[in-house]
Amino acid sequence: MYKQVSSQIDFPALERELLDNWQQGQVFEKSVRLSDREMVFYDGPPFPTGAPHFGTIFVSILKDTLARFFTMAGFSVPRRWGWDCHGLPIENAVEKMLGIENKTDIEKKLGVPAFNRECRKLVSDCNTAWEAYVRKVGRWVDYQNAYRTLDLSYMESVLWVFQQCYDKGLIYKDYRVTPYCYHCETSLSFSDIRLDDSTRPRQDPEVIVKFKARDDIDGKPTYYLAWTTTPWTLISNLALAVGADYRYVAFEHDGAVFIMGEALLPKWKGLFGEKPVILKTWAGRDLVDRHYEPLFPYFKNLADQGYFRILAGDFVTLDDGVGIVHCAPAFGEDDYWMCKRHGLGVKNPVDTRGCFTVEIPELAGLNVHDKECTKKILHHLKDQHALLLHRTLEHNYPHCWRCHTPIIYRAMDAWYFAVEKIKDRLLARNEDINWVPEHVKHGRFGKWLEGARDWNISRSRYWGTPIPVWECEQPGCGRRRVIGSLAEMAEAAGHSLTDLHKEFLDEITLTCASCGGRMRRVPEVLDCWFESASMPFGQCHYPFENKQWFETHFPADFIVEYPGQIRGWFYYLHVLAVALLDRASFKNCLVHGTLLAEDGGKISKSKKNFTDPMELIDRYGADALRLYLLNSSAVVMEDLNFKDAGVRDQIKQVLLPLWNSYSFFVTYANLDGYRGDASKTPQSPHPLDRWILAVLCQTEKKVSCAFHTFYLNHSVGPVVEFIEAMTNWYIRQSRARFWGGGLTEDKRRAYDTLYYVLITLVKLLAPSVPFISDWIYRQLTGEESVHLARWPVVPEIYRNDALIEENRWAQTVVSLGLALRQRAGIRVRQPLPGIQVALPPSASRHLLDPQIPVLMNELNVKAVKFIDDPSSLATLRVMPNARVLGPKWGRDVQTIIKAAKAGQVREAGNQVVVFEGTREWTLDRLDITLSYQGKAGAEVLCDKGILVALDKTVTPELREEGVANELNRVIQDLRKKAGYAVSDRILLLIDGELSPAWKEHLANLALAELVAIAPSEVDTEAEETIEGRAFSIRIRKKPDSHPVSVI
RNA sequence: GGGCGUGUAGCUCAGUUGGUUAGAGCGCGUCCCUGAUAAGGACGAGGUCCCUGGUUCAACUCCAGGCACGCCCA
Repeated sequence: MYKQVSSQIDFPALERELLDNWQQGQVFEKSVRLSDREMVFYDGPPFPTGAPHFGTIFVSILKDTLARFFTMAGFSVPRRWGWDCHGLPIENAVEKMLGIENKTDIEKKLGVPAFNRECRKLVSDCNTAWEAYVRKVGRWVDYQNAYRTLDLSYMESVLWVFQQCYDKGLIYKDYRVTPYCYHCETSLSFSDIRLDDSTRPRQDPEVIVKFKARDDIDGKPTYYLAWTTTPWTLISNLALAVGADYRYVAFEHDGAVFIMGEALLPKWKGLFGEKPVILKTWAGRDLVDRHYEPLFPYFKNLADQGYFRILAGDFVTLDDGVGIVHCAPAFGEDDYWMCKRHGLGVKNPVDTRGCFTVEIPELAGLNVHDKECTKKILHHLKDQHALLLHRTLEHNYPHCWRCHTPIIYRAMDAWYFAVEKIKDRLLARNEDINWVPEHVKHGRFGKWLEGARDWNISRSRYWGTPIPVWECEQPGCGRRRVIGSLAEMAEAAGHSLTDLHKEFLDEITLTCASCGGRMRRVPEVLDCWFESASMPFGQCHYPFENKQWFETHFPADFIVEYPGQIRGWFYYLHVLAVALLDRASFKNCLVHGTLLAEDGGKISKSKKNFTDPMELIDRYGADALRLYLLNSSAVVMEDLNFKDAGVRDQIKQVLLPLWNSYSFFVTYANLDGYRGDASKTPQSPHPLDRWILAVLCQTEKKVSCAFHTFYLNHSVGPVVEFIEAMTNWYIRQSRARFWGGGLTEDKRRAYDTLYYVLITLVKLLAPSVPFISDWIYRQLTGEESVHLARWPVVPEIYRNDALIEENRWAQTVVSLGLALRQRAGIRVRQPLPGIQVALPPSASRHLLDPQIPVLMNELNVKAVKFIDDPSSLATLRVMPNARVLGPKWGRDVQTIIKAAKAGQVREAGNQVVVFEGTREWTLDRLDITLSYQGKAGAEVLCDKGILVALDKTVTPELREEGVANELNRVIQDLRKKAGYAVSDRILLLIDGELSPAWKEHLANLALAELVAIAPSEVDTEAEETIEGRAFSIRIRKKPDSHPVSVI
């Protein structure tokens, strides 16, 4: 006996039970041990301080679904969680927790060792939320062995990676302009300032200033104009830049002459009027090397060294400003490179905390973004009559991705990874990667690679893998030593180490091999992206251990993350792997999309514009949530407006029909004592059985293909279609086969088929819908789990496209017949004499012969007649096959189609002639499709070339049968209302005008004995008027009846 | 401003190598059916396939140029 299936199914409760079962049975662990062949998966490490959110759920579902599929497909798929434990996010959280304001506090008050201890404590404390969150969606993943970027072994591998890169000449130190956060007091990489939300609106002063030209025009004071939103950088202005090919004009205004880009003149007509008097125009290149007076006195002495002149820069645009760019090489990247090229140095009077130094006495100690600072600078400009415009501008401005301080660009020493040096290799190896969706390869990712810049990998911070470089302190020596392992470190330090964090490495000093001087470690730690990108090596402590393991576990077969990682983890993984091994580090990469709130806005906890996914799981279950998400194109990098109702729909559309089919099977199998054998494939000559198996075969191919290609969103649709076919065609039509008494040969075949279909179906659903499919599988097979089963391959012998086609025709006929019934107002329960069907002349006339019983049954008619010549009911319609005729007839094909549609057609033997005016075209039968179109007024319906007519005559006999059918419905309804089991025997009273034979028949159908039942004895009763006849029906459960097989 | 993607029914989305009647689910309306079905089915209303050009016998589909939205980048 199968466990009885309750029709009251609580999916969330079922899921909770399964979660416990899986855990107790260690099913996940077993699934990983099933095979020797591995499918390698790399899991991108989140920061443990981040809170799990909707995106976490989504990516978990995708990773889990793929892993479950590949497990079933015969691979072992270890899934090891990872934690990104280092970096600014952690440091920032600790700062906040301890109320630390800046680096001085850390170094002077708390001390680096204590600070790092706090960081370590934080990351080990706050990762429990993730496990419960991720478990609930059914994700199987190994937390216990999670790799952590702070582990000694991991960090040692990172050192090795660094050393390898250094030895290959890919790492260098340089002084240049880099994004800088004066709160964190560290440089950042270009990627950092492009992370989510780091670019946000900010209000800044917008100014136009006048630089006095050394040479006047027309004897009037002459000025170059420049526009900026960072007036504090004007202090360090050392040059101006123009575009060599742009036009510049000098015009008179207020008794002075101004020079700016011609194209931008209209933009400032508010300042200079509609048509200022143009005195002169030049190309930008003609202005080059002209000199001007500095605005501030601090670096005035540089004037005779070639500073304060005009240079040409290709970064100058005419988008905004005035076409002349003021250059402060200390604070602008373009400025820096241009000045460097022209032999101009840098003047940086701003310290690490973003404050002016004593070099600028009037501003010393003021932060560059301080209002007071801006005010003083603007005052000075006003006093000098150098300020032409001052207003406030709101624009997007980059902020530190963790502490949200507006960043500045600042020239300083930093360590760089020479990405540009290996750009060709990065691009070449990108060709080896299968991106899903495909356009990422040469789109987002490819373009990002093409524009790749050298990567600032150093952070002037504490909590991270230290940059393992020791430099000789002796001036002029310049010797460096890069250490790439613990052993080397121990040897150099003279003692062994168990921790590689900054506080331990900084204590180590070495002796310079060149000059005998003292060598100290450089102060910086690595960008945490460098660490997470070292994951393929770090997670297995390569190359210090697991050398062989690594070789079989690199590259990953697949990874899955959100689009932000295109320039994040995906990119850095690629950079390090190509640098070290000249290989891509992953073969397949699925980039999923973004979940938005129902209104299309960003999901926002503060706005509360979405339902917490945990709540949705409590309400509908994780399976429904998974289905909804997997069935959406959010799988392949599209946005999805998430609707709670979408989750609910999955229950109605997929899960309940599946459950009900299972319930149907169990109900009858138990009555017949049938027990399925999962190792067998069914053999049945029954056309319905063969049909559903053919459809199953087709479905399996589609689903398998979807999974293998990583287009998971294509895996659900075919299954939904299959379930629809199974419930509304196969089971509905097979019901009677399961009703008969005893386990006949045909019935057994029906069971065999349905059993096989259900088992296969839940296997196809198992990766996506792991709970319900496992539940059903366990109940039906007694096996431990569907997730330990092999992916089904439905044998090719079941394939039968012709049979599928045949059923499609039949379904069309049924559909038309039902429409005719409805039109005539005759309910389906009323039998009718018959229908007439005309198949399109191009179809074989025997096509539907095997389906005649089906049509009779579905349409409740006594006969199905095929007619060869329906010309009285319909007109012949010729649909030329344009795809074939187009190339044959060229221009004429449009005329042919029109004429054919208009019925200007006659048959000519095996061919068809289409005519229009005096012209005629002879078409091959194979090149056209013939169909029917109902004549106006004829009571017929047509679709897909099939014509159906309905005989609506209701004979007295048919009327009796109709009444009986109606009564049967009433009786069965009563049985159900009374709560009887399907097999309960009952007593029945039918009071009303109906022949005894029909009454007897109805009693048989209802497992009843016809008796008189007193009103006091009834369990349930009903009064019903059918065809004008009054009926009274009473039922009662038969005393001491034993359930029997249903008739 | 540039790159990538998207634009199809009220909503969410499918749509094969271009082929002449553009589909599904939800929602809506009408009707039917019910011993697997907290359901199911049939029918119906609802579409300038974003716009404009081009290529072609033929364009939702290919090309170009716009427009709108999203993401990424300047």
